[in-house]
Amino acid sequence: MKKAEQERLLRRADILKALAHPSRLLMVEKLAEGERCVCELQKMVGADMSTVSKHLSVLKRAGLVQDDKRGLQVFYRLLSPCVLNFFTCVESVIEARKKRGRAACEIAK
Amino acid sequence: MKKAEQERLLRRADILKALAHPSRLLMVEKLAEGERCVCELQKMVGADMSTVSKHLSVLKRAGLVQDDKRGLQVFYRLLSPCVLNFFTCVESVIEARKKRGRAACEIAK
DNA sequence: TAAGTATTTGGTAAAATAGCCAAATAGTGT
DNA sequence: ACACTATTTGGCTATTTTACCAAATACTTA
Repeated sequence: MKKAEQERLLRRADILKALAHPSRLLMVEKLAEGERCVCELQKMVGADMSTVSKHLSVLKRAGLVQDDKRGLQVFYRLLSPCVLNFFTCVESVIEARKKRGRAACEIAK
Repeated sequence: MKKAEQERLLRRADILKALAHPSRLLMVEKLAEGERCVCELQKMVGADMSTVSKHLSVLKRAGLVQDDKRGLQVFYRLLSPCVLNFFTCVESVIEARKKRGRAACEIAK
């Protein structure tokens, strides 16, 4: 495999990795409704402030969100709403998996 | 946050995590063209056979691919082609990031 | 300037992931 | 049964990720 190809895959994987965490998924969902300050997101996620801040910096480094400091607070907003389309696909994978699970169960009887 | 909500996020994150690796991304791309046996995928990825096999089991456990043993070989196929749509979005995130990078560079001058 | 609030950063420990090798398993042909 | 090939599994180490706490920073208001 060529080096350029390798890097292309790595960049893509990094963005998916940034999304691949329950707390970060929740924040992305919430940010889809509009910008939120870190303190609001922290309440929603229910983790330590520093933990939430680090999760946000992961999303930011991936280029998925943008931050905007206003006074004491920092507001984050979603830069790429297209990621929301992932969720429908992901749900369909989960549904199909369930269906196969049930079918396998029937056969096992 | 409720427990059901927590689990929903966890299930979604697990599927994204399964995709979030360069080798697994490559395999998904290749499988989009049609089924492939492990040995073919191994050549494409260029890693140890056992490593490739484990990556495939991650994709399988996530419900993204299905395996089918025929003789000595095991053929894998993509179960959810909708994940291919992720790539366009991911590319757009990368492009937007580049563009912002260039703009920041201009300002810095 | 001092005190208070919101956020980030640094440090650290625990857990998850990734890679390779060697060994086990499964199917084929002799 | 034996040798041969394709794949998976187990074991190990190195790396990465995650979460929390404590300390640093940034901004506001008294």
